[in-house]
Amino acid sequence: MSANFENFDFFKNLDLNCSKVKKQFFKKNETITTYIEKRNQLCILLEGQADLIRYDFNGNKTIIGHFSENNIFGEVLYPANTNNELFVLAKSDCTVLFFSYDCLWNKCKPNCTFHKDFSEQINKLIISKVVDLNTRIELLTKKNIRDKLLSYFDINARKDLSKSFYLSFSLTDLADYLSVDRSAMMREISHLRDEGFIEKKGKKITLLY
Amino acid sequence: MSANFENFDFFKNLDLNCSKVKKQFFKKNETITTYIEKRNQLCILLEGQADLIRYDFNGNKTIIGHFSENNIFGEVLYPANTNNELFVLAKSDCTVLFFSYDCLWNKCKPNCTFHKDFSEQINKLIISKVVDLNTRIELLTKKNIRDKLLSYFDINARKDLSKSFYLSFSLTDLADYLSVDRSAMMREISHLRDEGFIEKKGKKITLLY
DNA sequence: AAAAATCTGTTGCATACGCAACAATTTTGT
DNA sequence: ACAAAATTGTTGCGTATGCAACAGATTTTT
Repeated sequence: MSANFENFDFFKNLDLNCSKVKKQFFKKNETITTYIEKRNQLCILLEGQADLIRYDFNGNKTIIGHFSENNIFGEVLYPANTNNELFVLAKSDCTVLFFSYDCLWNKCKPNCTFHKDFSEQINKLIISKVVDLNTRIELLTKKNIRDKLLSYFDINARKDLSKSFYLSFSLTDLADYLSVDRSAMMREISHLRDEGFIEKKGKKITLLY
Repeated sequence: MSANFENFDFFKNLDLNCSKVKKQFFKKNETITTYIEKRNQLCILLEGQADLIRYDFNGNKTIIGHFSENNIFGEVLYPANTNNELFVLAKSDCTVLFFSYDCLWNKCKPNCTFHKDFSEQINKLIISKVVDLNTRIELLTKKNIRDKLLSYFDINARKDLSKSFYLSFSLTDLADYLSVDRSAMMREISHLRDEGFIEKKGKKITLLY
């Protein structure tokens, strides 16, 4: 999902000599953080998969964002004052780096050695985040389910430089991600298959055009 | 539209001693830039209003993004390899700062004086861009036109700390921005008015709940 | 290995929404 | 000040999509 401007192993190998950065582990299905009142928090997902979830007042779930290895997230990147509480849920076991937004600008100690590199790496992560968000918007602005699916398939196939790829989402989650009804999406996938646009074997999608 | 972490007048008052940064003026309806092949470009809109537009193969127009004063944009922030060409159109007379993404990391001269401040300010702009994009996604993931409108209205009213606000979009553009059919949106606005949820006098919207 | 939970796939029904078309109003350009 | 262009507002129609409900397959938990 994220653009690879660079190798981000920097964060994994970080020795946490900067007192303001903390590493924490989470089991699958644990809540990593909620977006409320911690207006200063930034996080990097070092390992695992996580989703940013919204439940509206009707109880409808939407996957607002999907995070994988080396994605950045946190309330700093999110508008305040939305009605619904958001939370980040671990879809698998996760390792997360927490730090405060201030930490980017205010050195924790006069000569915190890694601070310069740290903020430069963060900047690259944030830019790749913008690319991800724009990709998402590209999908969401398509007016019908068919175009959303075809765009999503196209993006994923291109990423693998191939006509085939493996769905990283479950179909249930994909529907949430594209913000469409699951059964309607399944119907459309069937049509696409019947009309010979795609082939689907389990999680493997192949574009036939 | 953009979060105000800070006063961004920095960019307006910039004396362009850094050779890699250029300022340029555009008349209304001129094309500021296209997103193709200039994979390194970043821009700051110093004055005016501009839209990022996509026309798909059917000729349908979508407003992918709307930029106002001190918003950052450019192809660096956008996924490559999408089928459709995108371009940024001046909605009013505009002043734009152009520079290359590399310029953020590679100092233009050994001791380019403003370079440190420059990149720090850019970082803040990019973060507020992420907030804007997340706001947009929040709208787009709503499943029906009513919820999209109410969310959009709510966000704008909150921004003015009020129950009223003035639409900065034309209704035609608002429909493109929310990625819905204009006439369907107009119908929904009528319903919202009839049912007493909102009041609309010209460009002024008042929330009645 | 059995039980529980989640995911996949399908269908009938109702309606929200996209589309086309047109008139009235407002804005822009000369 | 006039003409042209763009925006606003409304309506009829057809269909794509949301919703509910259910069965079978797959995965996870105990």
